[in-house]
Amino acid sequence: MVGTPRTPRDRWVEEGLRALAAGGPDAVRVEALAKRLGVTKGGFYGYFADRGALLETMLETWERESTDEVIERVEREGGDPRTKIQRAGALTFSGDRLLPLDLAIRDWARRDEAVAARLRRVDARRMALLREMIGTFCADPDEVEARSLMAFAMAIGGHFLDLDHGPRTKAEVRAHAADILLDRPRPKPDA
Amino acid sequence: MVGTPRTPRDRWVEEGLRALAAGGPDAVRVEALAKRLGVTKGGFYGYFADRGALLETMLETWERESTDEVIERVEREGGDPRTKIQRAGALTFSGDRLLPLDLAIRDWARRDEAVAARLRRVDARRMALLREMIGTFCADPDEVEARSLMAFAMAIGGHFLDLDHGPRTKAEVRAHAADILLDRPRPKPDA
DNA sequence: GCCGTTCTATACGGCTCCGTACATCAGGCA
DNA sequence: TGCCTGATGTACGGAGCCGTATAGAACGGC
Repeated sequence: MVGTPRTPRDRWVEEGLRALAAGGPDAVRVEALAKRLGVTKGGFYGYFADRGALLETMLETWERESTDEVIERVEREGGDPRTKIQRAGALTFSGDRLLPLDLAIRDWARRDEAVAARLRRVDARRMALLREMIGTFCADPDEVEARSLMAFAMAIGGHFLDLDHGPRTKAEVRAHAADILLDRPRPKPDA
Repeated sequence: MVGTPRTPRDRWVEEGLRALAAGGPDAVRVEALAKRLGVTKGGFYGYFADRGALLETMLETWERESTDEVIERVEREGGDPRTKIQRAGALTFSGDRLLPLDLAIRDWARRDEAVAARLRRVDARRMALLREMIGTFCADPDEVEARSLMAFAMAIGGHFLDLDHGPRTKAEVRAHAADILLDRPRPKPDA
């Protein structure tokens, strides 16, 4: 028996996810990954039947990381509902890893039903968390649903947008939006 | 002089936009477009220097269609501010043409700075319209900004999401969200 | 009918990628 | 030492694509 392979299976998955995040599914190419790993594709087909098998494994890895691991961590760290929402959002949609991955997979899902099905599963779990948290301070179920949707859309849409808010920073505007969605006290001089 | 060519320049652009909407920029391939047009790529290089020139023309076409034409039409048809917002949204994000195009370009912009710059221009014009309309019934400029952002994020994010709202339809939940954002009367039994 | 212009078909070289076949190399073990 | 096993390197055939070159077809003007 030989020790740990120079390029174990996980490194292919990891590099594949990086390529997916950066360039979409079309950018996940066996020979290109091999090059980035400083290797030829010789070993690849020992781990995966073909390119499709790698994509499948990548999706499984992503699904686990962005649901179980996030939810488990949010529950473990505790806090009040509004804090939990924002921490879940931060874990999923901040950082350089999960956010671009999420956006890339979201676009990919538009043209691949298998990916779309997996994304629906993931989003359903995230949405359930939002409903539960928002439901603790909002009684009307219809409104819980609407606010949860808006919060989710803000988390996603906000990263597909790059707007100029003039004197305000993005963070300030987003914080203000969060206050409205989470029904936090703030002066409301509407009409 | 010869009459109208069998495959004029515009048809290449049109088919290119279709391919972009359906499969992203990597799907815009000269030979594939030719096949879909029932033609070989023979004539293509008479209109465009190369594939890049087609992509550039496609973006220009999209920019014009999704700003000038939409805004012009919204202004022409008139209506109160809330109606205008919703009509602009409907023109841009409904139908089979502009919506998938917008989403595809939005994803493309994540990895191509030239595309990103163009998208910023387009989004800035849309955002200006939102601010102006929301400003008519909301006095606090910070809140106008936050609500405008949320409305925009809903328009975008809503189409990258496919959530199950249980007994409610998507349209109902979205309508409820619009009522909150546009500050329309509706029972609000929070806390 | 003939000409020139314009669009199109065909053929080509070069590139990149996939997946397979086979050679090579390294380390554990007798 | 020399064998065995599994990861890796190398080479290949096939496919799709880009951009170019060149020939042919369609059409208006004469």
